[in-house]
Amino acid sequence: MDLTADFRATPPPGLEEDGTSREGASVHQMIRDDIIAGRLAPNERLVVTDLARQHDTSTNPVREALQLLRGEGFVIFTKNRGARVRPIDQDFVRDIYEISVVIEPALTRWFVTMATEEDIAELEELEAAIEKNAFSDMKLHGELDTAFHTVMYRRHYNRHAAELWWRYREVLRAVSRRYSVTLARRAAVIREHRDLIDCVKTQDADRAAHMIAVHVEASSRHLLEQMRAQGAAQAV
Amino acid sequence: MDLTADFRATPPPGLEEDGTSREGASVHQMIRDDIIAGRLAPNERLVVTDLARQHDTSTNPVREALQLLRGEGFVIFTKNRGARVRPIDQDFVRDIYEISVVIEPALTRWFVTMATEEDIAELEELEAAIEKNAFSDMKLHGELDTAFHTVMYRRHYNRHAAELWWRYREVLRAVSRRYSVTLARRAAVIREHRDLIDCVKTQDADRAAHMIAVHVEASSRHLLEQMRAQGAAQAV
DNA sequence: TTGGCAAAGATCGTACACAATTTGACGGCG
DNA sequence: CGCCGTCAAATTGTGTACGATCTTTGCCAA
Repeated sequence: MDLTADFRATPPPGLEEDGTSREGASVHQMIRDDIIAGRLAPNERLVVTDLARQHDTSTNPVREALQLLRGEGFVIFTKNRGARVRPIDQDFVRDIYEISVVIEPALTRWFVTMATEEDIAELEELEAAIEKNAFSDMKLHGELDTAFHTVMYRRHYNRHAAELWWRYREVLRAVSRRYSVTLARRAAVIREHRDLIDCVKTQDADRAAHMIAVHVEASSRHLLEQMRAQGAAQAV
Repeated sequence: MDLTADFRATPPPGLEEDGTSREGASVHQMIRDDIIAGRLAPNERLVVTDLARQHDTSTNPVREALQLLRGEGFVIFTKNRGARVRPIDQDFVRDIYEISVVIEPALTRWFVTMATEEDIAELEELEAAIEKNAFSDMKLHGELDTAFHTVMYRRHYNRHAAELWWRYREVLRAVSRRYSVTLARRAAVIREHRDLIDCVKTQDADRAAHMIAVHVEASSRHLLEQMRAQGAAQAV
């Protein structure tokens, strides 16, 4: 069966999805996707008139989109010199991973105390789908992995923290998709997920928080290592 | 002597201060200050034409400022229905305190390993100024207390985390200024600061991280208690 | 009282004018 | 001959005014 449609990586409920107009995807979303997907080079100048032509709209929507992206941290403004793309480089990835490492355990600890049987069943379904996919379709894996974590955080009372996590997650998912996963890491991911589910079942909140910290930390090391490797290869 | 001028609560270096134009304070800053100072009521509608008149400018700068504030999380947009003020209520304060509680220890742990003699001297000066002020001028206290933490985080390599902390700090400082500090909390703040400085001196990073977590946690409890008390009083 | 319709108001998109910066060439100077 | 300062034109950021579309509100009639 195809789980893709059922377990899309949708934002946790309560997060107003965008809010600007435009049919389908807003200018804001498209530019942001271009940035985190790497289609816009780091530090590249974002010229409003060009972007307006490109998304065939006027300058005003583009300007507002850029301001929104500034608030979200994806573009950098200099007075009277316009906007530039914030580089999604190793430093940036490391920074947001470090924040995730401290936020996710807190969210997870709460989840363990509030998890229902349905939640656990959903986690196991997702984990089964992840193992079935076996990292063959990286896009699907990213969706499933994100969905796995979303199940845990979607009902957390701290909407602000959940929103923050989601924003970082989107970036990391987009970046991860550009790299392959080592065999060692593949095995580790599955092991860590299973351990985590066990912690939830046995209601061991402390261990679950520790597990998720290890999990995120390991993901960070792996992705940064991949980025470094490719960077070194490009440098030659 | 007057330390106010020397130890202003300035943002950590590297954070581009604003970036939009306008002489002195930008529309963005003014609206944001109005929100976190409570001059704009929670959920109040932000009508662009009104705001444009109020800050005597055109609608376009206001629209961009609102988008920026949306990205920063201070206003909420609904499609074709404009912007509303995000309520800076107990839930919001609790949310950002909870995030601070997990971020600040990480920043502090790094600081302990990197602190210089000058840093420690600066911390002690600030602490002396805080104790000299003795909570008499709440605005000054807020500035000094923020400066105290800024000394620790200003050189951290994770600019993203530092920026996040600073954004939350500005909100909490503005909210705190509206409430008084109990005698018990005054004594505790001074004790916690002194303990923290001791940890830095003795290079005990783990204890310092624990101390700052306790410190932030206690601040959170105190402020939320004050807010709850005033809310109860108003409800009568 | 309620349902619908019309008018008013606000948001969103378009076009345009002004100001600042950048870029290129030109001429003087070493 | 080459380098550097200066100036002007082009490009781009920033602010203003206006029209279209949607929401809201108030009135009127059933």
